[in-house]
Amino acid sequence: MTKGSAAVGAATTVQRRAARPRADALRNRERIVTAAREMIVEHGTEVPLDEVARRAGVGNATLYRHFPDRDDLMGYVVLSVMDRIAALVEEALAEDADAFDGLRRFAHAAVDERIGAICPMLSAAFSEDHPDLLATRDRLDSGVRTIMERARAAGQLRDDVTVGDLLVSLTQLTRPLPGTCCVGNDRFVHRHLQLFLDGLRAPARSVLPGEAVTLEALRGC
Amino acid sequence: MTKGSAAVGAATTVQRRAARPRADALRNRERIVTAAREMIVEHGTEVPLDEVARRAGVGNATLYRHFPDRDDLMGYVVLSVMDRIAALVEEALAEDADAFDGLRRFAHAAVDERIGAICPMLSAAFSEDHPDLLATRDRLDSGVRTIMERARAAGQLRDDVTVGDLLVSLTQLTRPLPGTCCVGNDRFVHRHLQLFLDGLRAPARSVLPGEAVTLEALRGC
Amino acid sequence: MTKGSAAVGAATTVQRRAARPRADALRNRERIVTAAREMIVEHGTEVPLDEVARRAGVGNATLYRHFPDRDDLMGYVVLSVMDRIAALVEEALAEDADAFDGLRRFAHAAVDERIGAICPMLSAAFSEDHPDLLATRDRLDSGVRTIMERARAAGQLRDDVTVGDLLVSLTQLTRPLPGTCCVGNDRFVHRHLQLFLDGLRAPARSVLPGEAVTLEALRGC
Amino acid sequence: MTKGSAAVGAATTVQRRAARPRADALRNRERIVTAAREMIVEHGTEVPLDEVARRAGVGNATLYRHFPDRDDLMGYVVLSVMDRIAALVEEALAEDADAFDGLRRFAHAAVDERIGAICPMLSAAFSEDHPDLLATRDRLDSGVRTIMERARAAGQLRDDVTVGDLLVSLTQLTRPLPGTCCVGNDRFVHRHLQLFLDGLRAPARSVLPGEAVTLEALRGC
DNA sequence: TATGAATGAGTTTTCATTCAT
DNA sequence: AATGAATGAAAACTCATTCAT
Repeated sequence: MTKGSAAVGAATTVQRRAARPRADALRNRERIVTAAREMIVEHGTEVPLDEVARRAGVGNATLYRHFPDRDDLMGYVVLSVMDRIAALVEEALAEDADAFDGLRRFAHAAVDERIGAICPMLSAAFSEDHPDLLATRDRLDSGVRTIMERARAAGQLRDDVTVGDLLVSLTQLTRPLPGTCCVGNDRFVHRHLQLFLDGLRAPARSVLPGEAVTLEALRGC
Repeated sequence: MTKGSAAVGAATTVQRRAARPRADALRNRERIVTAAREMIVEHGTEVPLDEVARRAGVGNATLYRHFPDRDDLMGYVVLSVMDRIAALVEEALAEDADAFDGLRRFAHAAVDERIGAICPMLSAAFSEDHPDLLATRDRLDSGVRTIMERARAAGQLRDDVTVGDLLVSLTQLTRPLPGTCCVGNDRFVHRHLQLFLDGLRAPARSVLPGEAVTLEALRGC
Repeated sequence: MTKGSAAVGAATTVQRRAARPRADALRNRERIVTAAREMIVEHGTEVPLDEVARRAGVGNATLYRHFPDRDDLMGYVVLSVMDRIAALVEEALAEDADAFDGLRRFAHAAVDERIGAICPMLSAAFSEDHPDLLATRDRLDSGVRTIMERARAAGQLRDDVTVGDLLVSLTQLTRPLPGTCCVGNDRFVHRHLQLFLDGLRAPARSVLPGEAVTLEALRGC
Repeated sequence: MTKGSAAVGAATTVQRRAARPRADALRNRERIVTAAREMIVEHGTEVPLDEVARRAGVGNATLYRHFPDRDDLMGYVVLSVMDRIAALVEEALAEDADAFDGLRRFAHAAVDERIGAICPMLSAAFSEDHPDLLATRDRLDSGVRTIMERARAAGQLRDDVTVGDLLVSLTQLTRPLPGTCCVGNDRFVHRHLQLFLDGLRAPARSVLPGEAVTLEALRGC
C-alpha cells in the first residue's frame, strides 16, 4: 500500500530506501519456512539444512541468503507456528461455545498444528529479541489468557493455572517421541491432552509447587 | 545377582574360553553407563560418545568393546534408568501411606531420576528385543500397575488411565526443554506434574480418545 | 584522456550501437574500483566481491557488468594504483630538489598510497595483456628510471640497482602483515623503507646476485 | 628416558599420567606440519586443510585430531620454521668467520628456509600465548641479537638497527609474490636481500623514523 | 541498464566407527 | 582387554558467478 504509492513517484531517483521484497523471493522464503516446519515435524529439529533447501526446491545458498544461520531459520519457523496457534485461539474466542469447550478445542487444534514438534525450539526462541516474535508471543499470550479467564469466570478452570502452565504442558505432552513416526505418536497425544484438560477443570487438590509460569519467564532461561 | 556370584568365583588366573566377566571390565561397563546417563541429562541425547568415554575415564575403544554401537549403549542407559524407576515404585509400594500419596511420591521421585531426559530414547529402546529390557519393563509395569490399582481401589484414581498413560505423560511432561539448562527446567516440572496428578485423582469429565496405552504397545512403534 | 574526450562528446540522447559510456555508468565504475582498493587495503585481497559492491553502493550484478570476473576487477585496481604512483613520480620529477631526496619522497609517498597492499596482485596483473596496464606500466617505468638516473648522475645511487629492484623491494617492504591492522603495520614501514633507501645511497659493497629486475621481466612469471 | 624407567615399574597401575606419544602419531604430526609448510610455500596460506591432509597422506580428521583448528596448525608451522631459523643463526654463530659475513650467511640461509612464505602468519603467531612459541622466539631473538652485536662491535653494522628491524625486513623482502611460482620469486629475493644487507653495513645516512622494532612489540598487534 | 536473488562448488569442522599397539 | 589414533562421511556455512526482474 504505502509501498505502491511511494513507488509511483520515486522510480527514477536513488532513494530506493528499503526496496520492495521481490515476489519470487517472498515465495521462496515462504517455501523454505514451510519445508523446515514439515521436516522438523517429520524428522526432528536436527534436520540438515541442505535437506530443507532441497525440499523447498531451492539451492542451499538461497536458504542461507534468507536465513543467515540455523537459529535464524528456526526463529522464523517458531514464529510461523506461533502465528498459527495465535490465530487458532482467536478463532476459538470468536465462536460462542461453552467456555471450557473453547479452550479444549483450541488445545486440540494446536496439537494438530504440531505445536509439540516445535517445542524444543520454543525456549530458545523466547530468548531472542526478535521483535516480531515478541509481538506474536504477546498476541498468543493475550488470546490464551482471555480464553482461560472466560473459563475461569464460568467456574470451569482451577485458579492457579497460568497461561505459561497451559502452553508448556500442552507442548510437552505432545512432543514427538523420537524414533517414533508421527502417526505412532498420534495414538497418545489427544488422549493425554484430554486427560490433562480434565484435570484443569477439576477443583485444585493440592497447592502447585514452583513459580507460576509466564511466557516472559521463559525468556533467557 | 548371577553376575555378582559369577564374578566372585571367576577371579582365578587361568584363562577360560568364553565369558569371563573380569572385575575391572564390569566396573568399566558400569562407569560408562553412568557417564552416559549423566551426560544425557546434562547435554541431551546427542552427546558424542568420545565425551562419554572421557567422562567415564576410559578410552573410546573400550566403550565400543562393551557396546558395539550407539544404540546398544543407549539401550543399556534406558535399562539402568528403568531399573531405578522400578526400584522406586517398589519402594513406594513398601511404604504404607495413603495410596494416592504413594503414587504421587513415586512420580515425583521418578522425575528426580531424570526420567524425562531419557524419554527420547525410550521408544527406540522398547523396540529392541533385548531380554533384560523386557524383563525390567515388565517389572516396572507391574509395580506401577499395582500402585495404580491400590489408588483406584481407594477411589482416588479415575478408571480409564493405564500404566502407559501415566508413564508416557509423566515422561513427556518432564522432558528437558533443549536450550534450557536443567535447573531452568526444574522450575516447571514438579509443578506441572502435580497439576497432572491432581487431574488423575478427579472423576473423569470426558471419555479419553485413542487407545489405552500399554507399555507393550510402545514396542515397534 | 582518450576516455575523457570520448565521454564529453557522447552525452547525446540518441542510442548508438556500441560503446556509449553513460555518465552514471562511468561513475559506478570509478566507485567500484575505489571501493575495491580501499577494502583490499583494509581487509586484504580476499575480500568478497559482494562486499566491494555494497561499499561502492551498487548491486553485485552491476559490478559484474563492469568487470566480468574477479581478475578483471583486480587488474583495474592495480591499474588505478599504478596510475597514482606514476603521477607521484612525475610530481617528484617536477620539483627541483636534491636528486636523491626526490627519489626518497617519491618512495614514501608511494607507500602512503598503499602500494604494498596491492602487491599481491601486481605480478598477476603484469601477466595480463591488458593494453592500458602496459601503457601505465611503461609510464611508471620511465618516470622511476628518470628519477633514478638523476640520482645516479649525482653520485647518490649505486650503479647496479634497477627500476624493478626498487619497485619490487619497496612494494615488498611495505606489504601489510596479515593479521595486523593497518595502523600496526605503519609503525615499521617508513622506518624500513628509510633503512633500505639509505642502503641504496651507499656505494656497492658486494655484487648483487641474480638478474637485474625489470618491469617487463615481471610478466608471465 | 624418564619415560622408560617409569614404565618399567608402573605398567599395571592407572597412573599413566601424560602417556607416551605414540610413534606413529608423532610421525603423522610431523608429516602434517611438513606438508602444511610445503603447501604454504607453494600455494600461500589459504591452502585448504584437506589438501594438506592429502599431501601428508592422512585423513582430514587426523589432521584435526592433532591440530584442533587452522590457527593451531599454523602456529605449529610457524614454530617449526622459527625453530629452523633459530638453528641457522646458532650455526652461523658457531662458525668463526668475519662477523658481518656470518650475519649475511644467516640471512640468506633463512630465506632458503622460506621464512618469507611464513611471514603472513608471523604476527598472528606472535600474538599467541603458546609457550613453545615464546621460547623459540626468545631463542631466535637472542641468537640474532648476538650475531648483530658482533658485527656492530666490528664496526660493520649501523647502530640503529634492531633485531626486529632485521627480521621483519628480511621476511617482508622475501615474501612470495602470489600468482608467482616460487622459482619466479627466487630470481629477486637473494638479490634484494643482498642490497638490503649492504645498506645495513653502511654508516647511517639519516635518522630512522618510527619506533625501533622488537620481537616483543610484534605481539598483540 | 541496474539490481536483488539464486546457485553449486568448495571449505571447515564434527563424529560414529574401525584399526593398530 | 584396553587404548590412542585414524578415518570417511556428513553438516554448516561462504563465495564467485549467473539469472530474472
